[in-house]
Amino acid sequence: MLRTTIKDVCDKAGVSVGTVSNVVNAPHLVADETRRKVLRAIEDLHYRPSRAARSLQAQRTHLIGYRLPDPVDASSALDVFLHRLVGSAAGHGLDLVLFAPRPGQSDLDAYREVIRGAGVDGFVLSETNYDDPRVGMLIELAFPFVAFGRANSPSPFPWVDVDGATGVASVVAHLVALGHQSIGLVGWPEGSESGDARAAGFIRSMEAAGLGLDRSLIVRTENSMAHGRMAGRVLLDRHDPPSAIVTVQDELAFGVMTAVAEAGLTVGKEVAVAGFDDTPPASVVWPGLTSVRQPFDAIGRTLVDLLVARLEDPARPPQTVLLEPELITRASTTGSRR
Amino acid sequence: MLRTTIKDVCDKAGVSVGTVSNVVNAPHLVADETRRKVLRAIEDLHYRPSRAARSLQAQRTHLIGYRLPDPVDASSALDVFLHRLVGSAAGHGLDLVLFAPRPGQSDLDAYREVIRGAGVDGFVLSETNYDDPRVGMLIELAFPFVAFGRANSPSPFPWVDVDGATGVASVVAHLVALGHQSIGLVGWPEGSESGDARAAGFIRSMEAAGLGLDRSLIVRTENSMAHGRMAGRVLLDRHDPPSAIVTVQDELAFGVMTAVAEAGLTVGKEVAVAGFDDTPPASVVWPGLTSVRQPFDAIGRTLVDLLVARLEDPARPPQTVLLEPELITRASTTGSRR
DNA sequence: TTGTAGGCGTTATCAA
DNA sequence: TTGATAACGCCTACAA
Repeated sequence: MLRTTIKDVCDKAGVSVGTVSNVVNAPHLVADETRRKVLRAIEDLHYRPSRAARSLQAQRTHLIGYRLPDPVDASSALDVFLHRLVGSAAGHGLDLVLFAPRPGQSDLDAYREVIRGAGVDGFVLSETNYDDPRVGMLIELAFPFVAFGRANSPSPFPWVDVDGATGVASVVAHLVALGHQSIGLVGWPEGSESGDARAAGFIRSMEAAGLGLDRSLIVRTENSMAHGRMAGRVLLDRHDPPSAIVTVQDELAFGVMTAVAEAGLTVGKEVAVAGFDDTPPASVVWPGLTSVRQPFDAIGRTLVDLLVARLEDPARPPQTVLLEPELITRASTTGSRR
Repeated sequence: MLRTTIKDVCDKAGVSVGTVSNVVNAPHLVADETRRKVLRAIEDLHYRPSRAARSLQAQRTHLIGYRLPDPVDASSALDVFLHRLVGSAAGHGLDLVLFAPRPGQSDLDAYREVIRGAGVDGFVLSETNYDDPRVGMLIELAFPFVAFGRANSPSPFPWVDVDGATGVASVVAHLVALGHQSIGLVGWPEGSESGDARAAGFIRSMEAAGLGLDRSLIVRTENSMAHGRMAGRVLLDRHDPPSAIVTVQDELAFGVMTAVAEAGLTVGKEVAVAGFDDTPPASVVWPGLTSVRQPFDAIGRTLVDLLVARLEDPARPPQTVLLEPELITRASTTGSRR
């Protein structure tokens, strides 16, 4: 693996380093004749500038850091997100560096380590939350980043988020249109940005539909299939069980579906169930799960755009973008009712 | 974001650059007293060597490249793989760089571009196949890599793989132990390394169990739920349908499960179904899908170990490691039979 | 045990 | 329009 350097190209083309560099980075400064000659040498030698040298000189690595969420937390939706992010970054000549805290290392320290090593030009954060410590730290260090998700920071920062409230509201509207009057919600414990937003969407849309709000139809629990199943059981065991159950995440919905089956009822017929995130299993289970899909394509593209803008002009006030999710209806709600 | 350089540390500690460098890279060469002084300055200044400068001088980036498979191809199993890979790499002070071909760019060119830019020290390949062009190219360029998956290359190269044949054989053994005598297989078209291995495991174990081999019980089709469903229908429509259907991938199994339900039969009771990869939906569907889980923890660790060994001594003959998968039994096979 | 100088491959700044 | 030269931050001889 011998490296062809810019020198090799000069030798071959019979010009100076500066000229070769110009051919690569500012072709218009070079005479046609010379340019052709150099381009040829570059081609013949398979020359490509060294990223390390470029980074050193430009003080820019063209790398953006992304802390890969732990598998436990990772709803598989984030994997789609990752694909889109890589694609968008590539469009700007940026690559994504994945990192994770070493065993025993704190999350924040992992970020710090990457920063100090000047390994990346900026970060993409995901799964931000209230009082997210990363946001505070990065703002303080004036280190470039964009977040997928909002947070309550005193200083503004650039983020892209999906309107979870509207997403859940669209589920409720869909159910109301189908004739449902009594709708339950399985949400997360209060205190998470996205969970609260989704729950708020539920409350808002129930009131908007004139169905009033029965707080006892709202169950809050951890995000797992097992918890969803228990929550579903709680709702179904009522003397007046709801005819539809909305959840703030697919995982919970799968649990609810199990509870429905265990109660001897049929999902999509006697009880409608809906999730959020449109994870891969949603289309595989039977009946298919109605869910809310986040526009990961636009999310990835926007995140990278905002980061690039930030990198180019750190002084510019941070932009924020709120995107709308899409309702994917499947048999878990559209199966005919009793 | 001002960068603290090695110079800043010298100034603060009152020593020379060489000494600071030694404190970082060869502490034993430095007197205790001096070392403490320097370490302190490093701490105070939050100094961390610049990756770019280090890379330039060492001709090593401490980055390893991984081409993120396109979402279409990506069985969600690969996402678990990615997590393990990042973790293992971090243990060796390496980070993972994700890349993908730009629109219109060929897969191979994407690799070439990363190579020429000296962006990474080596690659981890996944989803290798017969005559994998990447393997040939990297061997020819003498560029370090390890593969997750085998390939038929004239020259040896380092790989880690999971014994798919044994995995499927363990499924068959499990079914035979449950009393099944007539077992069908839904496989992929011939010509993929992993698909052929899995099918071979089926054939081998059927013969080993003394059940002979009815080739008409083997259906080969593309990897999708829809194709699995059609294949399942073919098998179930026979005048002597099998009592169990083994598939080479979960996706196919989900399709088969649908076909079973559509035939008015119950998965796990009248017909046993099994998959491969233990993807997330496998534990969510009802009944749960018996599947074969790959040991991603060991896979990730071994891949990085092999790559690091290769980086340190490119001359050493390439190692290969074959790991055993684990059978995860769920209700799709263990539900009581008729 | 510590300091000094040269070079890693680029790009930017001048002069020519 | 082109060529020479000085950074960029680090490591590794080698000299002191």
